[in-house]
Amino acid sequence: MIKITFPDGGVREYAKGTTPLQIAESLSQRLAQEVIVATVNGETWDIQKPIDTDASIKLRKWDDAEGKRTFWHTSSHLMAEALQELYPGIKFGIGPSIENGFYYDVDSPTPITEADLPKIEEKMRQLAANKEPLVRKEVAKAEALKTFKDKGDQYKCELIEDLEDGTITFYTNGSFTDLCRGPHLPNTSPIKAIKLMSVAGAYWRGDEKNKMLTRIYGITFPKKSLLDEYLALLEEAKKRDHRKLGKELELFAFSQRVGQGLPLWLPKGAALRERLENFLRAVQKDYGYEQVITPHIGMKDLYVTSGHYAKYGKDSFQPIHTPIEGEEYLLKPMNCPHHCEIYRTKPRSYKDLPIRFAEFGTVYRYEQSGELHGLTRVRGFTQDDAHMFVRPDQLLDEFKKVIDIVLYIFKTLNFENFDAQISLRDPNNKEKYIGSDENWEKAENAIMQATKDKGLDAVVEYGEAAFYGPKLDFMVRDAIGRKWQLGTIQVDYNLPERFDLTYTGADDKQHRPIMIHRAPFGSMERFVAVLLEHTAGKFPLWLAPDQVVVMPISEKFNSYAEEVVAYLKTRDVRANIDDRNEKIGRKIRDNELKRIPFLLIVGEKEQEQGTVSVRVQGEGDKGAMTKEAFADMLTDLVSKEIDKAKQA
RNA sequence: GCCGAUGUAGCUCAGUUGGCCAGAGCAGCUGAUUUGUAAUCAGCUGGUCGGGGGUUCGAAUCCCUCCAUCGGCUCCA
Repeated sequence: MIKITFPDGGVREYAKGTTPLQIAESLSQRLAQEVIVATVNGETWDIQKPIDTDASIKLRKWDDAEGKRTFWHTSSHLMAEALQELYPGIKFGIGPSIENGFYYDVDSPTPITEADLPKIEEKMRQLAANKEPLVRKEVAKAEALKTFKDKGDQYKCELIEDLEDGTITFYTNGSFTDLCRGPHLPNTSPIKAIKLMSVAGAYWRGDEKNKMLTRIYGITFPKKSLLDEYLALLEEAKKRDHRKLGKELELFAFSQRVGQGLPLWLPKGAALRERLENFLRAVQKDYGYEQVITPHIGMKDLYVTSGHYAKYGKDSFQPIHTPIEGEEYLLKPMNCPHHCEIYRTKPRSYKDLPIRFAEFGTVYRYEQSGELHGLTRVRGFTQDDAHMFVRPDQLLDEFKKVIDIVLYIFKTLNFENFDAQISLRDPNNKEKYIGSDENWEKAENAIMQATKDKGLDAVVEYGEAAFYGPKLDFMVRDAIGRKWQLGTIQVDYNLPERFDLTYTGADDKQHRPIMIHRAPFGSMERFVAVLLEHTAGKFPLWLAPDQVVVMPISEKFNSYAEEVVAYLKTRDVRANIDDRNEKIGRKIRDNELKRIPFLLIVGEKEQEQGTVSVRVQGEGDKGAMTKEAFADMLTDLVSKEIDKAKQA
């Protein structure tokens, strides 16, 4: 007998080899139907896998992340079975569950396109309804290899060859047998609602030198209503797409004639961006930063010195040539080398450090055409960049100060749900990076320590570092859940060496400073994009390009409306008049759609009483007040959003 | 860059299997209306149907090619 401990502390005895499913059955029939996967002694456990020792157990249902993963993983096997029946000779890569759903990579003898998805879905429905059991089987590695060799499935063979010797598990549903660790549903019947989302190309094992397989994305649910809810949510998210809102609100545009990935900031977008820049400038001033300005191009040699040319030169905008033979300039792909040269303009003392150079620096990077994406991934963009040159004893403290700035900015803009990520180098691939092991270790330790001291809950990702140093990144999601890096803080021992930067110490000897690169927004483009999606275009009052529109009921009240606008402008309110020859209902509608925060209606009543009737965007009529009271209220609201001193 | 899809007026979209001078709504312009809390009415303007090439008596529609956009992959200093 074995002792099974439940989350509530209860203990029951079962025969050795009892499965979690049998345990669930012993507790209640209903639970047995709902349970999807178990956690046994902290390990994810197939509910059909026998338990041989005393254990603590947690039975998991659909509504839990572990349960969903299992549900979707089984769904990918179900899809594979359907594909195998519809496309004889198809070969399979990998088919995992993902954050929302699952995919399977396949190599099909006949091409699969989106038009084929309904047919595959239908097949999946049939197979799911058959209540096919997922049969788990343990086999020896050699046998496993033989099974897939016989089938001619080279991808699976490759996967098995990479596994350690020992037993391997197979799962079979219907005619489909897969190499798989599990866990799985006991059978396919809970998969009730099925939607295949898209087909895409994906390189085998994520390597662009390999063959491109066809990846089919799908999602499934135990109930149709859950699928409908999910699809409705996606539809809603699409309405918040920054590319759509940017066009509607006239913030930015692209032109084929200017070139792909080169955004044009329209007047309203430029005003918004300028406000963000002023805010950051003011914050940075408090932290002792000095603004600098550097050119958009630099001699090729500058980037050869920095090491960027060797790493990215071939894949970037090609050199700019001059009438002088052999003279080459590059479009600036980053600001750091320029800032290093500013550091070098005079001898520096240990007393001068930290030195902090900040610049809204526009840079150009030749991103692959398939990677461009609205404002989040562009070829010309402006970094809210700064570089600190610090002594070793100042590194930790300065790094923490930068974390403070980033957190302050995120808080002011209500970006509460970001993920902090420590990006270190890939320990198995050190040749991808420049610099000594010793310096990398120092840099990585400084980041870990600062993050810990600040109580930031950060995940560590290996292989995500920049080639010259590790980073602390702040990731925020867009409307449909894609993660984007916004803020970044990087520690760099390399550029100071490459540019031979020094300072004179108290010992009268030359020492090497350490560099911190940082950009709280990341880039103005990406930040505005994510801000747009987070706010659905309803910007905080202090940022809104237009804060107030005054709408006269008819032409007779235009002069009074103008008077109100003029007064509001004296109070630094961004107000305009809507004196079109339209009915008030029409003006309300149009200005609501433009996401103007406050709509003021003025007619006979208001003119006589010297008031304005206030409508709040999305909330409707708020009654009348004097223009002075309104301006007071608005000013008060803005100052609650942001420190007045930071508005500039 | 790779796989797949898409590309018709400033915007959102119709245009079935190739066949009269390519359509609608919104926006814009002109006029009427002078309006009280999410679309007043009428008229007008506006398109080398993404570019180029081809097939055909005839192409927005079929083929080739280039460009751009979208979803992924790879990449992201």
